[in-house]
Amino acid sequence: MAEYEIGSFKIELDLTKPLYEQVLDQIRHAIARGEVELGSKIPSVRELALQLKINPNTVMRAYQELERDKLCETRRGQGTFITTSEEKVMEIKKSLAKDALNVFVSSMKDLGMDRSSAQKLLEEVEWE
Amino acid sequence: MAEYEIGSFKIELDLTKPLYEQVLDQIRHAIARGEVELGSKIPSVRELALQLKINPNTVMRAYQELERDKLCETRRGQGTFITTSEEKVMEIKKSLAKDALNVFVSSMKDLGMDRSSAQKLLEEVEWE
Amino acid sequence: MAEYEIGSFKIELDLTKPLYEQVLDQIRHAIARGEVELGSKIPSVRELALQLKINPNTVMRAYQELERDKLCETRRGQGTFITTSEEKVMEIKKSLAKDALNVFVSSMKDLGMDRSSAQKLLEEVEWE
Amino acid sequence: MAEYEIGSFKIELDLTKPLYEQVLDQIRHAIARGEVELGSKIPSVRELALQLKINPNTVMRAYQELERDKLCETRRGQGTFITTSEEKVMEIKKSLAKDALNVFVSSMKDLGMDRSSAQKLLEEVEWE
DNA sequence: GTGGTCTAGACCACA
DNA sequence: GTGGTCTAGACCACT
Repeated sequence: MAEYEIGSFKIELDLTKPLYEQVLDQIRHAIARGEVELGSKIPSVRELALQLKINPNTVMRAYQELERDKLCETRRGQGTFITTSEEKVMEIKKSLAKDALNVFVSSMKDLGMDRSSAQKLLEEVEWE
Repeated sequence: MAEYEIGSFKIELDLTKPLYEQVLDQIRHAIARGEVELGSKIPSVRELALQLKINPNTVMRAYQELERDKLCETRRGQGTFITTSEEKVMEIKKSLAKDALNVFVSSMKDLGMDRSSAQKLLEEVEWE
Repeated sequence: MAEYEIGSFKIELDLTKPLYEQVLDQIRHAIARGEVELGSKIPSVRELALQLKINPNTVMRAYQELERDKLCETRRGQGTFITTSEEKVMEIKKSLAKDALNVFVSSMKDLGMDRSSAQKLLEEVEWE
Repeated sequence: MAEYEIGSFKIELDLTKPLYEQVLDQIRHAIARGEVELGSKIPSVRELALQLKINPNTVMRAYQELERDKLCETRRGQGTFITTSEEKVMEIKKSLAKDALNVFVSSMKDLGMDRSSAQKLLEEVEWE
């Protein structure tokens, strides 16, 4: 487990998921949480790879997915920048929340539990 | 996407997860939901493989994981049987529910949402 | 788990070992413990199979191994009899004890433990 | 019977047990004995398969069981690594010793022997 | 190059 | 007939 503060967001790595997905996820979540300034520059592929001590290909793959989702924009010769679109951020936040909710709900259903059981679990779980 | 009614549980297959894991998961959930009779025989490795049109080794791998979790018992020359332990079933149900809850909660936290936001989402989501 | 009192010895079955081996082992150990009268008749293959609710082939296989070890003798038309040889019994007892000891010692060595560590374990283990 | 020195542990194969179990057992015991450096990389699936002249799947099965027991960690694209947890190693050592002891004790009981007889056997057995 | 999944098919042990 | 082991070889995901 490693932890890094990169530009304005920090990245923790574990071993249970693909690296590129972790990098991707953490940047995405940092944006959704509003922790990175819109329009700001993020580290170059090489720079981030160096700091995380991982392969540049791995970082690149994460950046490419971010770009596909329109969360980043690459400008030739200048670097990679977070989107300036407030809407895009809200959209991604809603989308990530919805995905998580759907996974949870379908798991509950798979276990034959109803909404109120799920609510009870959520009420009782330790949050922080 | 294929769907099968096997003995007392049905199995759907998609392509996003390993086959053996899907078979495993669906049997596990069927047990947790109490849809399979404790102590009952489940289809033989070859039979289920035939019906799902997958390789017997793939089915066996699922069965072996079930056995490791003590959810099944296999008797060479006789077949594979669901555990008779009511406790084991409750245990697995709790464990699966807890896993799902934890994933959900940590996603919510990653998005910077608090418990009440999560509760609101859960309240509003379409359930059935 | 089933338990049966057969002739002069009782047989417990579990599911972790081949059935024939369990039957074999338990008769062999009963002889070694001196719990069966030398020269006495043991149940026929069919009779024991019926009582244990297992396949006669399974019982037969156990009896065949007993005969191979000269612990039993089959007399045509009369049935199967425990050996009358006191020596044979001592021999089998020593042999079984030695086997168990060897397995234990080699396990201890595989773990890099010396004799005194093994002795300590044996001293401290709950016996009854 | 074949014997190999692989990285820092050697592996002997016989024919009385499943191959994957032998590979598994020997690595497990090597870890328990403290003969492999914690955190170190073990041979790749393919490499070990080549040296032992067995199928890669067979090696993988052993590695996967090690991982389930948290004795190894596998990182896709990088290799398989011994756990860094000192505790885990002690735990596995104790567990293996306990298993061996239990087997021995129950065999002794099955033969009608008491603790002191067992101790006598252990005292007299040739150790090295 | 690494590990992971899946297949097809052989052969064995057990009931 | 059942489950269990092993092989050979394909194809995929990740670094």
